[in-house]
Amino acid sequence: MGNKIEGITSRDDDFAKWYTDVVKRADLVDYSSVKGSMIIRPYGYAIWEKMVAILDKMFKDTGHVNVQMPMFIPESLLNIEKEHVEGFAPEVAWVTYGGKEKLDERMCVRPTSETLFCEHYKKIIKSYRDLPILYNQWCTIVRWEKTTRPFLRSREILWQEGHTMHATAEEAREETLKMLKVYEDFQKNYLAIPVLVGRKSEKEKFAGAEETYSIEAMMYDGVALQNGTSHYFGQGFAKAFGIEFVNKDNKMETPYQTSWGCTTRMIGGLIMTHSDDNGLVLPPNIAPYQVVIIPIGQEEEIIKEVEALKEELKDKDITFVIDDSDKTPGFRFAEAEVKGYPIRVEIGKRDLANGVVTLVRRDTLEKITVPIREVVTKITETLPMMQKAMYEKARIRRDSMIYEASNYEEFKELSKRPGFIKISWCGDAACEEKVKEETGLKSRCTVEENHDEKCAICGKEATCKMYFGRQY
RNA sequence: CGAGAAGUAGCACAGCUUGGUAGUGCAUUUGGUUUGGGACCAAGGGGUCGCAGGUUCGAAUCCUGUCUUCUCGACCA
Repeated sequence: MGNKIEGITSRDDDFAKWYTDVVKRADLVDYSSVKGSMIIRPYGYAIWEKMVAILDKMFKDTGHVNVQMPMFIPESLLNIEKEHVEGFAPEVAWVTYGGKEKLDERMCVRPTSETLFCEHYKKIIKSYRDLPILYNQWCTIVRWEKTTRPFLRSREILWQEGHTMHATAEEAREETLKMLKVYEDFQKNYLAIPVLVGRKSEKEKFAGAEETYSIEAMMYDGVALQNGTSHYFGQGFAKAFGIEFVNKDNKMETPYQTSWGCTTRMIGGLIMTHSDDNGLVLPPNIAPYQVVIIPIGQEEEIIKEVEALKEELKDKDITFVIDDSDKTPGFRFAEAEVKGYPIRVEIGKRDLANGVVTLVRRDTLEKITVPIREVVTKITETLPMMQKAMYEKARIRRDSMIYEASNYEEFKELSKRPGFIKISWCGDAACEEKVKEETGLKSRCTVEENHDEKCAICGKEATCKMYFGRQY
């Protein structure tokens, strides 16, 4: 059985090619003349805008405010925190000329903005009354990646970065986990992506962080995608930048810091979790348009029903597009599937003669006929069902690809399969190096502490349960 | 950044070996006929052959460099 859509390679034949085919056929991106700098086209950007709108509200509901920081970081500023600069130096882009003048000090295009925020915080934090500071910014960053892929790894990245300062370690830790939970809820309730939520290993944590937490999704092919991170910095950056405040007892103290971010990579995750050989499949809660209306024929009765349906959908705040181009119905059905509109309504005279229209769910491609007056009710019922079903389908698939290993032989055997392997682990970087070297797998995150067992890799005392997997 | 492959009209490709008027299909434009799973007829438009050098009377074709894309590694959200 061949696939129905021209220009999309089958997902099971060549997953990587399938991905880029879907991204291009659904008009999400175009390439530019600069490697890794994507043009995000209107339909792709509409998905991002919806993500931004939802997350921005979640951030504001948790007390954060938006700011906009500069794009350039002078080299001396980037160099202030040692681990941080060592972590990022290999992948920053430098500006060395302004017009024809060579700059006295070169500046990097921000790869992340911890240093910029710290410089500013040093100026504005004086007293415990100034804390907490709960800032976020939406911006683009640049990281000079060597291998690039649309959404998954680009050099110019659209993202959000939260940077907060707190009077106590407890409060900062609480913030770190609170925002991690925000990401988890967003992924589950809007993107319908099941995620593992936990702490990264010492080796994998952010340059300059005391602790890094992440949400880890598993793509259709069993490969991990880190879809958001939240860091607890302790006082590391604050001390390096000399940020201090006067506490209630009139003593100088150093504040505690967090940062957290997520990017347009989530769009890649969305695609690689749900989409199929016919194109994009979008969960109703993130789809820019939840319904596509396809009139078949141009008879007056058809146009009348389309108009009536438009009004009803507007009343219910259901977003929609109409494809009334003069392409054949088959062409428009296929195009609607490529775009992943959650529900398709087909209105033609054959159905109207019986007082019904045809509804098609994108995730299952199930076709049903519904009495014309009940169509909006049916859509209102179906959208949340579909959202839930897509999450469940993704969760079941992911869970079926998580294995447990109790010793290294089992681990190596399981590492040949796509998916994650869960083990008891000592947390030692040497174990992680060895696993990486011999199997290509890296640690994902720890979801629970565990001191009762032995490390499945080296046999020493375990400290936690850790997931391992390949990653994008 | 290492190994491999590729860049010719919006897309998919042929032409290159053996240098000599830039092609095919789809898409697109106009008019008409059509409309329940990728329609049909007719007439049009669109390319400095990725870019820059070189060889040559003459380069899509040969040579060098470079940029971009894809695959596999290393690096990373």
